[in-house]
This record gives sequence, structure tokens and C-alpha cells, in this order.
Amino acid sequence: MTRRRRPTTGGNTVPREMTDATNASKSQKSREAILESAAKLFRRQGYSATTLRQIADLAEIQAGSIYYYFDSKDAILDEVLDEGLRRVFNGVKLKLKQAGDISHRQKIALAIEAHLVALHDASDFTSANIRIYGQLPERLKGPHRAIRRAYARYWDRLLSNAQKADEIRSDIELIPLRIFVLGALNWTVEWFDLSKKDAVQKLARRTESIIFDGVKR
Amino acid sequence: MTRRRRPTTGGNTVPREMTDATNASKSQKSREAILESAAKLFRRQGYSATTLRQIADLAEIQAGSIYYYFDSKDAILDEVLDEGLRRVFNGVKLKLKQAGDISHRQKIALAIEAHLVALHDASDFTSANIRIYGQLPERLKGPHRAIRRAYARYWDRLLSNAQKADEIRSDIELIPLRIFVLGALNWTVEWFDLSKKDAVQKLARRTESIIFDGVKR
Amino acid sequence: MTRRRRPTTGGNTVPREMTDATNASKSQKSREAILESAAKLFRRQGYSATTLRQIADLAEIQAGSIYYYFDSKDAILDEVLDEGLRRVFNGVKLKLKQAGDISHRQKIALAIEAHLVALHDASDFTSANIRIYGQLPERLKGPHRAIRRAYARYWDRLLSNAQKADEIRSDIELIPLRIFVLGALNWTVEWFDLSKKDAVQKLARRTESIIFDGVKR
Amino acid sequence: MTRRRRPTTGGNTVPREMTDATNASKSQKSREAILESAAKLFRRQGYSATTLRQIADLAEIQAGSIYYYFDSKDAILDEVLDEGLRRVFNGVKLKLKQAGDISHRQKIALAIEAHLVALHDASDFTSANIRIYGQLPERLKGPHRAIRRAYARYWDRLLSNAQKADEIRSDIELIPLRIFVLGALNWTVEWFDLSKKDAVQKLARRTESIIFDGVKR
DNA sequence: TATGAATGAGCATTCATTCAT
DNA sequence: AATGAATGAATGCTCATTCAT
Repeated sequence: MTRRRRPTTGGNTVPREMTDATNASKSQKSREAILESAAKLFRRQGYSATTLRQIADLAEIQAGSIYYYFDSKDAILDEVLDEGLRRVFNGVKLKLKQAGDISHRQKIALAIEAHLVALHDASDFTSANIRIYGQLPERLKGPHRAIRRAYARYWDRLLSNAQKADEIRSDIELIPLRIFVLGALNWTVEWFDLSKKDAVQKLARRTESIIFDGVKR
Repeated sequence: MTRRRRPTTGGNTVPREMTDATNASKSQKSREAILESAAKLFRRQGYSATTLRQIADLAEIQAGSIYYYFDSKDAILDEVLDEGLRRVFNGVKLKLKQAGDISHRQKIALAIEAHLVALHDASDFTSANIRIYGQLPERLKGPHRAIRRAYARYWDRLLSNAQKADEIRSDIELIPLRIFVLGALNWTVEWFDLSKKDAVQKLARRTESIIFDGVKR
Repeated sequence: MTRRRRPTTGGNTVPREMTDATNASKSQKSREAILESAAKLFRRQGYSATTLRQIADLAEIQAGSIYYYFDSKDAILDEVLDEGLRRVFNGVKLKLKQAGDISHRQKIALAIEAHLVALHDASDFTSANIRIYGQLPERLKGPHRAIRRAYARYWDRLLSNAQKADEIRSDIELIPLRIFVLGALNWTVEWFDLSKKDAVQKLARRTESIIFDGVKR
Repeated sequence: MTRRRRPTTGGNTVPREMTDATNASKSQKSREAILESAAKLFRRQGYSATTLRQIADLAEIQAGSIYYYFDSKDAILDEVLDEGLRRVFNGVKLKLKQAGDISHRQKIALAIEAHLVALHDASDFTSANIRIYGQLPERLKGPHRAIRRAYARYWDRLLSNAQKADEIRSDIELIPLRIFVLGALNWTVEWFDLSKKDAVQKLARRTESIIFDGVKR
């Protein structure tokens, strides 16, 4: 019952920024490969339809070997989910931090773009998270509720600040608005192939324009 | 190979509204119960995570009995998916047919409302469809692509007419707009419990307002 | 536990000769249809691979209806087996009874012919019996051992008489000979389509010639 | 779809004689155990009446483990069938190759003996093949038709050579003769327990004598 | 006289998981 | 650091059987 867990770099708080090539051991690489394969397959097929054998095949290891790195399929999901949300969240925060002194509308525009980038990026972590979270059993959702709520609150603040600054009409209720905006963004995963250069940026600008200005003449 | 499939109600065009108690045979009731249970579970957990035993339990029959009515789990999904899309589609078309001579914006507002109603209705067929379709393997998606495309084109026409009538800015590209709007609507399934009276109508109005007028002051 | 068994004409001792058209009720016809369908399918696919649904389909009734006529699948087999052996046995006995005063070799020749006729006849009862008996579980074989042994003993007498009359070499052991002869005959089911006119007669004559005269120059 | 099937011994041409204990890995042993158990049960009960659980029990492994070695029940059958026919075929060919310069009748006598040996040997592969092949559905028979035909042609040549050398009467048709002979041999499986020493040889000699010299005085 | 509806035990198969090496 | 071999619980599905009508 006391399970292994040797090759972790510290649970879920691994500084994944340094994973690229530096000292990433072979072991580290296998771990990453498993996670990336899992994310890709979860995204495409959902959690339950994805087998460990598929993940192993894609990661080019043996199914049994997965258990050297992870305690269970659930544990892989956990990390994929976590990574996925952290990527959008960090992406959005970073973008806004880098921006100088800009209007609230411009801030929201940047957040939209960063959210879309995370979603349509090469990696599948964020899109996997967005796509499968809703259908997961309570047991698997539970641990991630906190971060998700934090992200939602982050957007709420973004919108609230804009409203206080009179850049959003005062009769707009913010929570439904946030759901509306994030829904529209998230759903693009189901339709769009935004791998082409600048496609994400273009979509982001269009979305921002509709949300602020509306579509009417 | 050529057995079973006796108890069908005659294709997919059954008026399922009158199923309650009227003259629906006992057989028909079981069939409906299976479909409704399946829809509910598919919606909640996805297709692959839902077992026939769960469906049977919810329908209060024995797992083996399902095969008296359906050839396979896939066949159940097929019918749930079909029913689900037909319900939104019919709902939207009916709403617009009933409306008299109204503006394009009003038409779109009605379509939004009807779409949301189908999604948050008592029945889970539409929401199941919307939620799980994207993760299904090709084999299961295939047969439904046509109807889905037809529905998309229906919205495109709605928007196109509005644009021609100068009720939508001419610089707006319509296909991204349609994806944007339907995405925002579909995503509400993930967040909202709109079972409260008028909640759907209120959300519909809010959504329409944002889309047309935008959120800015 | 006290099972039905209404439409039997007296267990296994039914005078099946009068079944043709005379007073055979509709019920009787269904019974026969079930048995004939079962015999055909058992012969082709074996007992265990044949489903009641297949039998019902071929007999053009509903699967459930079989239980109006028979207590179980086993009971059908029982009757098919019985009928099958009785048909060869009666066929051979009848042929020999009709024959006048002939040599032992001629008698055996007639027995060979009658055995082959029963085997390749329109009806599948005998061939089903021959083909599937060996693979049946003890429980199903048991009740038929007696008749089978009786038939074997009948042939043994036939051969023994011939040997006593010096028409078979005295150094030939009769039981292996019987097995050899019946084996050769029975195996034809696996290879030959003897539905063509006179094919059976021709094969019978050839077989008799080999057995008595041998193949050598 | 493209997983498993690792532990093969390299196609079907493995010299299975050396499997006993020599260097056969543990894995190899399990594979053999499955095949041998399957052959024994198929022979006794037929294909469809044999369950994987029975095979697993006899092989002293868990039912699920079978799938580590075989893709399906059908795949096991395939290999059993193949092995079974190869054993007789090789047995007969080997016997004849070892024989020096002998008469055609003596050659046929040896072939009869080798065929009977394969059939009544410790292993059940050949007898399983002979017994169940006829009742198999097309799908399972198909792949083995070629080898079976090759074996039949081999016998045809044996007989044809004998006839050309005037050791078989010229009025004998060879194909029916082959069927007759092989039928007589094959059928012994249904009756005889030839495990006793020399029983097979004795039967072989008797059979050859009847076929060539006939039974008449 | 028959059947439509339903059952439940059992089947082949899958898959997350284990563990000796 | 990783795997080959094996497990066993659970899955979708089949089928002989039941029984009210």
C-alpha cells in the first residue's frame, strides 16, 4: 500500500520550465513522454476511452513501465489536469504582467489571446483539461476544483475592474459574462484547427471586438 | 445476423412527446427508458465510461434485456445522438416558424432561446450529444456529420440574412461568429443549472444583448 | 418442475410414418419443422454452436414457441438423435427383410447401401447423429448408448454370419472390421455430396467391392 | 489493433518436439500448455462447447492470461488446427522418407500406420483437427483448406503410383478410394482407445490387409 | 396455439494493475 | 530503469429459458 514514486521532482510543483534539455535524465524524458501522450489521447478520446497501453505505445515504452513513474492511471490524469490548467493560468498571468499600462479592454483582449494560445498550442494539456473535466467522476474532479475556481476568480476580477472603470456597461452581470466568454473560447477546441500562424491572434481580435462592440451596425 | 430489432416505433420520426402514458405499450416504455437512461449517463460520464449495466439499472431492467431492443451499445448511442440533435434543430425551427414578422435580430434571439431550452430541458438527449460528440471515435461520429452540418448551415443562413439586412456589421465573418455564438451557448451545459423557471429565458436575453450590443459602454 | 409436454404423440415411440399429410395438425407440423431444422443445423454446426433462435428461424416460428413443443434444447437433441439412429437402423432392417434368399455378401452389400442412403438422404437426422454424437457430453450421450450398441451388434451378427458361412476369411477379427466398415461409410458425410441420383448406389457397390475383394490386382 | 503477439516461437515451423524441458522459457511453456489444453478440449467437446475458462483451468493459468499469448479463441483454434494437420502430414512424409526401396503396397501400409499414429498419439492436435473441422464455420475452415487439400493430394499420388505400378486394380477410382481409406482411419478416433502398446501397429496391419486383399475367402 | 418481453447465468474479451527479475 | 508475464474484476454481449397473455 505504500507505493513507490521514485522519479518525481517534487510532486506537482515540479519546475517544469527547466525540463527542456538541460539535465533532463532519460527517466525524466520518459515521464514527460507519458504525460504528453496521455494528454494527447485524453484530449482526443476522453479519459475512460484511453487505455494505458495506448499511452505506452505513444510514449514508446512498455505498459508495465508506466507504473515506475505513476501510481495509477488516475495519477496521470491528475498531473495532466493540473499541468493543463497551470499552463493557461500562467500564460494569461504572464501576458498581463508583461503588458505595460494599458486599458482594461486591452487587458481582456490579451487574456483572450493568451487563453486561446494555451488551448491551441502544440501541447495538449490545456485542451485535454478543458475537454474532459466536465465528464470526470467527482473523485477525479475534486482535487482540481480549487485551481479552477481561482482561474475563474481571476477572470472575474479582470471583468470587474473593467466594469468599475466604466469600460463595461454597468447592467452586465459579470459571472454570466465570464461563462459566456470562456465558453466561446473553450468551444473553439471542438471546431478550429488554429495551428496556422497568426490564426489564434486573428481569432482573438475578432472575439474581443464582438464582445465589446457587439455585432450590430 | 438478421435478428432482433422488432420493437421500433417506425424510424426516428416518432413524436416522443406523447410517450408518457397514453397508448405507449409496455415494450415502448422500456425502449424509451433505456434511451433516456443512456442519454442521462452519457451526458454525465461520457460514452465509454457508461456501462450497459448502469443504463439497465437506471432503466430498471436487466442488462441482458437491453439487447432485446438494441443491437449494441453503439446502436443506443446512435439513437441518443440522433434524437439529441433533432430536438434542438426542431426546437429552433419550430420557434422561428411560430414567430410572425420580426426583425432578424429578434429571430436570432429566438433561436438562441430555443437552443438553450433544448440544452437545459428535462431531457438529456441534446446535452448528451453536445457534450460527448467531440470525443467519439470516427466510426460513431460519421453517421451524424450530415445532420450536424445541416444545423450549422441553418444558423449560417440566419446570420447571413441578418447581415444582408444590415443588422450585422459587414466586417463580421459569419462562420467564426456562428462558432462563437454556439460555443458560448453550448458551454453553458458545463456550468449552469438552468432548471429554475425563466432562468433559460433570462440567459437567452442576456446573451443576445451581449452579442448584438457588446459589453462596452 | 412438472413440465408441460402437450403435443407429443406418445414420447419417442411416435409412429412417424403417418406424419406426412394425413391428419397432421398444424401443431404436429410445427413440431416436425423444429426437429428437421434442428437436425439440419446440428449436422452442419454441431450441437453447441446451434442456437434455439437459429432453429426457430429455420422452422419459421418464434424462439419462445419452441418451448411449447419441447422441454429444452437437450430434449430436441434427444429426439433428433433417436430419430437419426432409428432411421438407419430401420432402413437397414427393412432392406434386408425385403431381400429374398441371398448370399451373406449380398446382404452386407444391401446393408451398406441402406446405411449410406440414410446418411445422405434428404433428411439430416442420421447424419446429424453420426456427426455430433462423439462430441456430446456424457449426459446427452447416455440415453442413446443402448440403441447404438444394438445397431453395432446387428452389424456384428451380419458379419459373423458371413464368416460362419465362410464368406469372410476366418482370420479377420469382426469388431475391428465393423468399425472399419462403418467408419468408412460414416466418413463419407464429411466429403461427399451424394444428392445426385444413383450416386449413393454407385458408392455402395464400390465400397462393397473393395471390402470383399480388396484393391490389389 | 497492433498489440500483443509477442511470444511466438517464430511462425508455425517450430520443431515442437523439443519443447519438453530443454530451453523452453516459462513463457513458451504457458503457450504450449494453452495449445495442448485447447487441443484436448476441442477434440473432446468440439470448438464451440469449449470455453476459454476450461482451457485456462486445464493449462493452470487464469482465463485472462490467455490473451497475453493469443488474440482470440479463433486464433488458438487456428494454431491447433494447423499443428494438427502438420503433424500427420509430417509424420507420414517422414515415415516414407525413412523407408528404403519398398513396394507401393508397403508404402501405403506405412502411410496408414503413420496416419494412425498421429491420430492416436499422446497429443490431441491431429485428432482435434480431424474431429472438429467439419463442423466449423467457413470463416474458420478457410485458412486451412489449402493444407488439407495438399494432404489429400499426397495420398492421391501414393495411390496413383500404386495403380500405375499395377499394385491396385485399374478399375478402382482413386479419389473415392482415398476417401474410403482415410475415412476408415479417421473414424477410429471415435471408437478406439489405441493407447496400448502396439495396438496402433496391429490395427494398421489389419487395415492394410483388408484394403488390399479384401475380406473374402 | 403461440409469442413478445424479459431474465440471468455465462461467455469472450479488455484492461488497470502487480511483481519478479 | 524497465519489462515480460500474469492476474482478476469488469465489460459488452449471447442465449437457453420463463411466463403472462
